[in-house]
Amino acid sequence: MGSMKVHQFTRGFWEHEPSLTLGCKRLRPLAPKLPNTTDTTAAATTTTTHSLPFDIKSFIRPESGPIKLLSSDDNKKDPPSPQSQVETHPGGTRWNPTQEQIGILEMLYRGGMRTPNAQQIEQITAQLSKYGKIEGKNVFYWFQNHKARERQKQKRNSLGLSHSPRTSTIQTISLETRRGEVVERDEEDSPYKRCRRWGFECLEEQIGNKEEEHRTLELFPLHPEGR
Amino acid sequence: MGSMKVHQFTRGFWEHEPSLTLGCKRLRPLAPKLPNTTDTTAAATTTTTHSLPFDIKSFIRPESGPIKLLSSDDNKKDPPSPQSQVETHPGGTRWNPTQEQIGILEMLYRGGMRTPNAQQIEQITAQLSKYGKIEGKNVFYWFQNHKARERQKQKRNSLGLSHSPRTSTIQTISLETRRGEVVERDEEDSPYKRCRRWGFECLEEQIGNKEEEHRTLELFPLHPEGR
DNA sequence: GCAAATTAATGATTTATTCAAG
DNA sequence: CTTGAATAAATCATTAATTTGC
Repeated sequence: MGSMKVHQFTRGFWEHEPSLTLGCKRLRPLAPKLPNTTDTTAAATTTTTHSLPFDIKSFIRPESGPIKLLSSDDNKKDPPSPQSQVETHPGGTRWNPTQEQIGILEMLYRGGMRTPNAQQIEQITAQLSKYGKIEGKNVFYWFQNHKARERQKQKRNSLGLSHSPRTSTIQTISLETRRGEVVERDEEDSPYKRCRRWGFECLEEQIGNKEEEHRTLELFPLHPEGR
Repeated sequence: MGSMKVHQFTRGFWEHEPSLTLGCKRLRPLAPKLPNTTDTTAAATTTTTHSLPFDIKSFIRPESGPIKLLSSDDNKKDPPSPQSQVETHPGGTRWNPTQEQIGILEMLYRGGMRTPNAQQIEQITAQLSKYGKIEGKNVFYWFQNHKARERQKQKRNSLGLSHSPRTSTIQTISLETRRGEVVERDEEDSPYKRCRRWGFECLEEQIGNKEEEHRTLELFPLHPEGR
């Protein structure tokens, strides 16, 4: 209610844009959730490309309903089945890591990795995908969560228990004690390293793509530092 | 380039391990807090993780970050060298939005958009790229920042406005009073819409699931506007 | 033994905070 | 000071081990 005031404005603004194609990557073979972890049924990536007429209504309010791929030009048949459009994956299941994946990730974590950048995430994902379906975001989130929860676990420990017996090193990271808490930042974690996470697109030009074109294939969070 | 090293690692170690699946898919999430340290009983059979031929160093790009792996040697070397997370992009600067871009973004914001998902970001980026160099992350960050700063501006306003000269008793920042807060999300913003940003898969699985009744109680308003 | 209810763990998102470019 | 960029904290949401009742 109240969002319609914009749409005509916007429409006029960039309606001249030709239909842009965006790749809706759907890789959800829906693992049968076998207890057997050596299930290698994944790796079935079906890339379907849709052409969008860029309708601002669906643009602004995706949550009100499925994004309609109303093609202004009915070139292809493509029956716009209302709910089956995205139901290609029954039950959006979240990533369920296998033991091997967890093992590798923990190993990397113990090795000191905390916030991998795009390149690293890509590599890790490539490796872990051998043991099960996984995406880059899973790796990213895993590190985020693991780091945070290790930290909070440690904090809880140090709070519940007495003072940590360490302290030989007067490090004084100047950690800006939040709320007077003694925030013990993980020593292995370098303070505030700004690793770019974003961008696979910049990544590609490093990998071996000479296209300067902005064709964000994998959009999301991951970006290397432009170098 | 560096991927070859990794892949050898993984291959060399895990790939030949079919016995990794020992019936237990995952560590029990409900751990009764075993006092013994051998918590990883499940993976105990394959606890050769520390003897990997895998070289973490090859995995962790030294150029990208200060990530240092603590060697088996637990020396307290403590790397205070920040390593400067920022490599000061040679020519790469941060996104400098043009007037048109800002205009469109603000229009979208006023139209109700708050947290665009991947598709939307992609589309927006495609459009805005006509007016200047831009990436998906810029759009994403813009919405994040704009939303947050609008909110904080509003909050500051409402707090400052209540500054009546006659009665110094403002509404004490009664944090426990939830619900009808004045400075919460603006009315056009759907309460907690769960838009997936990462993948396109879960695009509308959350359409009509359940009533979103989260009331977002910010349990920690206790920092009186630091900075 | 099995399946529904519980519950701890954790994957995935959003929000708050911070850093730093200009 | 403004604001793009990034991380940390908080929170939502789902899964699977455990418990419970039969």
